[in-house]
Amino acid sequence: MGSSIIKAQRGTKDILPSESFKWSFLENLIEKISLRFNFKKIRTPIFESTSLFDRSVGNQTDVVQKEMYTFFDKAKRSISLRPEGTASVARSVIEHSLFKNALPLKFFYVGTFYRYEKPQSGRFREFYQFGAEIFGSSLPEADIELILFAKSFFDELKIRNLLLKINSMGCSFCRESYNSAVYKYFNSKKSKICSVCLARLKKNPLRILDCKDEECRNLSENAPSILNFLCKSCCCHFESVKFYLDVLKIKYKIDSKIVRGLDYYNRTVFEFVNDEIGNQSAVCGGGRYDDLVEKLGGPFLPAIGFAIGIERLFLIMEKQKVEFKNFKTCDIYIANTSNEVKSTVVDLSFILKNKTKLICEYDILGRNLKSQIKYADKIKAKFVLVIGSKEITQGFAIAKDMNNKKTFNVSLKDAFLQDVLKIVK
RNA sequence: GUGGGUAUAGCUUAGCUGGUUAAAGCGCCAGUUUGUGGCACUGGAGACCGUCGGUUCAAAUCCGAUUACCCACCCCA
Repeated sequence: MGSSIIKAQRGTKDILPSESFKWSFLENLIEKISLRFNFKKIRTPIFESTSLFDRSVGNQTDVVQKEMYTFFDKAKRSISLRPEGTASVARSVIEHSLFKNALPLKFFYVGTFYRYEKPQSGRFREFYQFGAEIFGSSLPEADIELILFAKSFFDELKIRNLLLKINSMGCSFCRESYNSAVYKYFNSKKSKICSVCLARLKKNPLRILDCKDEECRNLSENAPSILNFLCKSCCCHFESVKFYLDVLKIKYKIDSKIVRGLDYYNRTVFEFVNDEIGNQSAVCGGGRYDDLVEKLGGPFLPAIGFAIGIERLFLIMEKQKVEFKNFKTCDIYIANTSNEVKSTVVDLSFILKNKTKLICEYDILGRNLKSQIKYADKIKAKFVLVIGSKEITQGFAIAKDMNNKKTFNVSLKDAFLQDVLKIVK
């Protein structure tokens, strides 16, 4: 292969026919479950004004600061490829005053997202997410509806070993006092934390809780928990969420160290994690963002959402050997014995394509009969119908079942469709 | 952005203590008498060994750089 050929860009990849059926399968399933939970699909543009993400995801976050594909268009507008979905959906809700419709709004989306990161297992520069959002309810029932939606999706796929982790980040009031408590705690142990965390201390002390460094981790064990700093109503909200999960017998683990890196989250945050796929173990992440819509210039509209990383989902499915239904290959292959009958073959196959749902193939490479049948076998055709001038004069041909070699007469006249449909079920 | 590993036909790999036409399996194509596949057999096409540079009489094999891929950190889904 020449070195001058153009390749797919770093962190992106082609989904080839040998894989694409899995994606179609998943997308169909997403539509199906969404319908069941009455979430409606929303499609938003792949690029947005950079300021949308600055103001929602937060201009201090890693996602915005160093991972966005940002560029100026020809009119010198700053544009960014969407790094996540919630901001765009919120923007759309505001722009079209969707909040004036009957609440709640329940939306889902599937699409590509872009982050300029170094690729590794379960992480790409162009990746797919399936996400869902509920707008208009601040009640814990909305949290539950959303978590159940995600869970049903995983259940439908028969995915095992998913752990639901939940936490509450409180509201801006709780968080302020918590932040200073964490700062105080680590500040007093400055000499023990790693150099990265030393930097975090000033910028975002909560991040230290995520550090993988052993010393930091030990210290984090005894760090103050956000859950001890929740105000009364945040505490109530969290208790209700847990209550519902208990009632529904959904197992979960409280993990006060889940700290979502996007600025808009408050109160309930959650993750579904699987420990079989390396270190990108979070296959689904989400949480409440009650203040985002207002912050973007809309009315106060509490909301909650999640996003599922499709590539990571595939990683788990592969590990767990979850099966996909593959597409049908070919129902009937119509072989010819000579050039003179080709037009009949094309004609008959055209009739099948138009009048039935059968998949019908015939030779377009000029192969001899034997090679045609070999090819039919290769593409797993269920039946082969051989047509020659003899068959045309006698008005019928013989179809062979490729699995058991049984043969059937098939009329080449009026009863053609009837005969074919009878043998191919 | 930081670190580690890898880079040979479409795919999976062998060769890598430097030396004639780079090897195998799978896949692909064709054939094994007469109009019928899966098996077996025979043959064929297909890589200039990621790229650039260096060492050498001689490099896929040694050295350097670069790019890409994989993995981990960071962050996230």
